Amino acid sequence: MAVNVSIPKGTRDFGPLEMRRRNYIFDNIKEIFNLHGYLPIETPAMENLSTLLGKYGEEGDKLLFRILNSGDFTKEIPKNEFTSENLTKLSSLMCEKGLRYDLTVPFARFVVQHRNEINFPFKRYQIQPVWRADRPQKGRYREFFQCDVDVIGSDSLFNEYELLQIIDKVFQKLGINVIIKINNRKILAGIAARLGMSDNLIPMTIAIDKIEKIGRENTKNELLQIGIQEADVESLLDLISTTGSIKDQIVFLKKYFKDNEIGLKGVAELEEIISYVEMNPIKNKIEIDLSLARGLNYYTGSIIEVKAADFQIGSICGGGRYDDLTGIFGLKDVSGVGVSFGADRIYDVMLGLNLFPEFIESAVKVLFVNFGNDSLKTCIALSEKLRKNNISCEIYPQNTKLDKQFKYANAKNIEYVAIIGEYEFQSKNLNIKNLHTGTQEQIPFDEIATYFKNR
RNA sequence: GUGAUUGUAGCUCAGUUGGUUAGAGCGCCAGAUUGUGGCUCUGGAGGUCGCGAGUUCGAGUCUCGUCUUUCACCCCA
Repeated sequence: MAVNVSIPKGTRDFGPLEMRRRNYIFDNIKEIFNLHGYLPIETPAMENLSTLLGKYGEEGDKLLFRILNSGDFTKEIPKNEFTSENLTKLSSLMCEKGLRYDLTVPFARFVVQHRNEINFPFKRYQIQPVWRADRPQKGRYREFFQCDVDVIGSDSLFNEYELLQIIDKVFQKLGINVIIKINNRKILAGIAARLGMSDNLIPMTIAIDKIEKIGRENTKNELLQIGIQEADVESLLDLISTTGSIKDQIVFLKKYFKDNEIGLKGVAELEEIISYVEMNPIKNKIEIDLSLARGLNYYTGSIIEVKAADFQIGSICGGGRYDDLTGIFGLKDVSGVGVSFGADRIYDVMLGLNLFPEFIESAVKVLFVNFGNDSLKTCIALSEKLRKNNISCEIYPQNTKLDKQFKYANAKNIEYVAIIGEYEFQSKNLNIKNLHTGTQEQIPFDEIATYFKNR
């Protein structure tokens, strides 16, 4: 037996069937992106660490994969500094590059670096893997794919509306019923301000974001720990749990924020987005969820998150607006908004709900049995004829027992086997067997393309 | 990073208080069937029991370490 081989923790191989399913997801997503005028870009797997560090918080820095410098990576380090006490400093001396952690920060770098070539507003999509040195668990990998779609250089809320349309269309196309949740950071900031908790906005949002997962009581405890008064906590929890129609919620929030400028701004933004949606309603359910916060610190306006309605798995798409993402790279006042589709989780949902179409199972329509010699020549000619008509087919590469060739077709889920043996060669008819039904037919050689055209 | 958990054939898993040569199902290969797959029957190949140390007359089984799997927390898609 061969030596034991394996792949790193949290990474995966994808076999042919898995790849066909994944490509089905990617192809559908790309198609919708293209229809809305978004253009593809790619960035390198590795970035300079200076680009990545400090963008995802302290926690994020720890989860970055770092790439050891080539050659003598110790040469910059004074001998007496080789201690585990200053790992941060050591690693910055030994590593200049790291694997990208998401697609948004590299995109910001891309925009700043190429600002003179870019036609703003810039609508781009990017489908690539990202890496996080997290400990793997359910639905969490160290290497996974993100499908980002962003528009940068336009602060119009029409962009938010368009992203909602894209989300709606993608999930309709894939057959997944979803609930689209929207909220606004400014509303959360307004709430924090009313509670006198503006300095604790981030911890507060992280806490209320968990209410659905850990329940009201646990959320209450976390909020109390932040230092919010008990009476305020109760009213906050009531507030974020409000349901009702979107219209009612907006009316209520306007009253709630009477004199609070930032809060009112947030409500006005929500209202504007909803007014666009009313011009061309989306099919999936959309709701305002005030408990929606999302972790990433760079969001400043709209926040969007999508959950599967019929499958328990966390969010399968999410994003929001960031007013100053490129600011950290020296390009001020460029607003962007975007969402990211979680391909790996979408895959799990579709597999769980059996939503992949049947054609994905079989990649090849016809297998020509190999009898060698003259028969093979005919097979080559006929197979090319099929391919010209866009029908996928293949010829078994060797003349072996029929049994073996049929088993190959069966295992590969090929629907038809074309047989040209001695009898068929003489009569110029090929014998076509349907492996699903077991029936066989004799077809003249020159009718092969028409025969398969609509099957 | 914290706390659990898993590891035996290609895959899914049995394996008794520690006791001869470690098993099953599925898959694979061959034959029954040299022009027909799936179904059936017969036979066969395939194992450093994750790795390393220890206890013991004797370890798949017990102890420790290490790696790996899965799960929860933190955080996140």
